[in-house]
Amino acid sequence: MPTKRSALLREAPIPEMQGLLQGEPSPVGGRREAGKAERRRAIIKAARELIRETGNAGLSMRALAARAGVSLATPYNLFGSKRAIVVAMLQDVREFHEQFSAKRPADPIDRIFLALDTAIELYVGDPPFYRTLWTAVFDASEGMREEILGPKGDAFWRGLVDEAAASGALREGVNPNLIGQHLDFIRRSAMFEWAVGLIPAERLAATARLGYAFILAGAVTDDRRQKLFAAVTEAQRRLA
Amino acid sequence: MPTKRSALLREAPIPEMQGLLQGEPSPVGGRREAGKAERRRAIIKAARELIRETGNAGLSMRALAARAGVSLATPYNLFGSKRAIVVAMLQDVREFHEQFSAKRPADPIDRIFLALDTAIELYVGDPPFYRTLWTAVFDASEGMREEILGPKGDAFWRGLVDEAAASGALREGVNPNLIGQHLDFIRRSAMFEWAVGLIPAERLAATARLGYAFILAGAVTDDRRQKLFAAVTEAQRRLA
DNA sequence: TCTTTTGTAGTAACATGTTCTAAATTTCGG
DNA sequence: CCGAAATTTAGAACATGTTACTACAAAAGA
Repeated sequence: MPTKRSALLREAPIPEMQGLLQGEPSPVGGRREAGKAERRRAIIKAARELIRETGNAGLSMRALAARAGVSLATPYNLFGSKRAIVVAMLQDVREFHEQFSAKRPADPIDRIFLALDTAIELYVGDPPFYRTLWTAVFDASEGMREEILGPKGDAFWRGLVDEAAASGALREGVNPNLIGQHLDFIRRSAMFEWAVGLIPAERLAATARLGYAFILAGAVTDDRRQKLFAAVTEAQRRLA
Repeated sequence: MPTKRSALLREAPIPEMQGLLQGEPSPVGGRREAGKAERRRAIIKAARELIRETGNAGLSMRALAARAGVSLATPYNLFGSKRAIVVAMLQDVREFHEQFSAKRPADPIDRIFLALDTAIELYVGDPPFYRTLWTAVFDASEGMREEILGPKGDAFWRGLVDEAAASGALREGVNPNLIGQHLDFIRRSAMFEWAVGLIPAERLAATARLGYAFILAGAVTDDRRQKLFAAVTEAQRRLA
């Protein structure tokens, strides 16, 4: 259990983190902010390398600081905690959005499944890395979890459901937000089980798809249900 | 990150743990085993008290050992790790089974919902305690997680679904095990979000019920679907 | 009863995440 | 260019989970 002696100085919200990780130029920063950004990048890069080389076990703050060429205190100044660093890596979803945007949109329900597949493909493509990250997600302190797990972190996925709702794919009276929440539950649980080794990579996609299909079958209009039943059958076949 | 210097001596499977926590007498043990059992009980008891009094933060191994009246090394000999101790507390499901058995069984689908409600009621009845425990679940090391999260740990829940399947409530071709898995996903996710504070206690039951209803609606025979749609509507109303 | 085995007490030690301090360095405003 | 403010550095320090080790007590087996 980490020490919590004052817990006031660090723990900063790190307002620019998002922007730095997703976009290119630092918002408006002077030279000072640029330096911080560079150090942040160096730290993230070092963390990536360490995870790739030695797994999560090798990612100690002392090793990380040494590798990034900064002092041990600096990662704490810039990120607040080790967890925040890992979370920052997971939030860098550029790659996913590129992959997803490259493919053709389609029926809103199909889009949901496509996004699911794309994300899983990405994760499974680099198991040691994403496994570590996902494990860390469930290990994160309360504040962090909200960042990734809360509605905010899942905004992209909720948007997909909203599209489906807007196009009239959902049954009268079902709340898209609640559907989205439960799809998130499924996706996260599946990722979690994969991360800890309870689900092998080959079964991950089919497992998540099955859960999605179940839930959507319960939420979709009557005329679309058969298609989702077919998705259930198909996913079950792959899991047989 | 914990030290992993040899990781061979401790980490024992602790074969009798289950029995000790659930049943009364130690399996066949001589006097030696009885002593161990007593120490185990003392440790669990001390852990409970410490969590209740000070929250998870106060549960340090040194404090625990002192309170239990054993040496610091003893909890490691008996449980293997701090996490294993917390997990042992969560596995003590006697109370739940008593509560559940006390109620009348019913339609197999109703039984599933009843079990869900009963479990959640139990957890919400003692938030500081179960919150800590559930948080620890997602914090557990790989071996531990399997213990609680794997099919084995969820055997009770899977059994309920099997009953439903046996009574012909499920659509042709749906695999009860896979249904059970996804119900587990929902339940765990909901518990997790409650544990970390993303879902308030008042919404927990309705949230989990909604997910169950969605999934079961996608899995059940046509004649039973309307009832589950009603459950969806009802749960949504409570969440409005 | 005597010997062997098993398990604990007691305690030191280690690695790690985290915080703190003072000094050094860098940036910024003027 | 200068002083003030902000940050980093280096290193010590702390709490904690965990392991190692020795001495000792108690049970088991002969």
